[in-house]
Amino acid sequence: MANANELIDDIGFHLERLGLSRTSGRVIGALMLASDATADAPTLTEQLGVAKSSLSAAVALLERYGLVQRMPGASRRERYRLTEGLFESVFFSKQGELGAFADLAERVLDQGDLAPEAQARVERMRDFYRFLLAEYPRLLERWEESRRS
Amino acid sequence: MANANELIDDIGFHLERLGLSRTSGRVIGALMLASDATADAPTLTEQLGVAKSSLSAAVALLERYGLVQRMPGASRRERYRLTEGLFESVFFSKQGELGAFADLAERVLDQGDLAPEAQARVERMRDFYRFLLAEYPRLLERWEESRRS
DNA sequence: TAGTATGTTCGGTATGTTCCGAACAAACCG
DNA sequence: CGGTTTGTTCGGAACATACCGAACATACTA
Repeated sequence: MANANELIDDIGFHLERLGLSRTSGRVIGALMLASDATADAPTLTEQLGVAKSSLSAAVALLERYGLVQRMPGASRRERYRLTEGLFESVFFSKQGELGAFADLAERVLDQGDLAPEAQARVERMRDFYRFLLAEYPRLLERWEESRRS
Repeated sequence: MANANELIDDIGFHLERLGLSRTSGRVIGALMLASDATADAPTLTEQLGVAKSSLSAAVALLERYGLVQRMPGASRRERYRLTEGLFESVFFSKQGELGAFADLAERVLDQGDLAPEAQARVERMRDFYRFLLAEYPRLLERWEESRRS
């Protein structure tokens, strides 16, 4: 049985693929393993062995991405909570990227006078991303449904 | 109407999000706009204004990713071709990543003795990625079908 | 109010990545 | 064969980024 730190590092390492820094990923890992999905800053710096400045930057990033929230509280000591449905929101936030690619294709079609073959290629690219964009909500519905059962 | 170079840069810029280098992205862009989706190396270095060493590295990367193929030919001068169905294969190649996340969750469940709430959270993560993994082939089928009409 | 705890900002350092040009290897051509 | 074209490998420069520690600002507490 691995200790918590190894698991946290494992999670953090994998989360780098999503464009997070190592430290941000490890913060997510620590929160994942915490029973109530929360922790405060001093505990995290201690547990992860990072400077508080690094933690501050990491949490700021996670907050911008909507993956972690600051918990309102009376105390000066801040508490952070993992966003509910974290991985779902990470996945479905890629819709923006899909839209960007569809727009890119559209822009190329608008601005360029392409050879017919090239035009067909770009149209197919556009159609594919439009297709995905249309399918994502359906995917989400299906997931919600499968969770209920 | 924008000139081809601007379009290539636009495509290249967006393709960096998929983890490609700028130069690799611009190679894809140039091939996208070429009528037959091919080009040879000297033309590309000239058109993109990069050193041939950079082009060599970029093409090697694209080949490893399966996005570009070397065309068999008699001449020493190599010709590169965009892989058919490029964007589809880019998208569906993410299945590997989904699997990695499912495995990660499984590993955490196996190795850690978690608080019940944490365990539920990790199980949900695992189930979500398994769900996506199962849905992807279905998505592909639907796209194929929608293309036929 | 003085002192302590908490979090952010800033400058410097270490690390990794991308690109270029030079050196090299191999194929083609006169 | 000798010279040229083509592509790869290698070393180094430029750049970006993450992290740390110090300085700072603000809120709590005695």
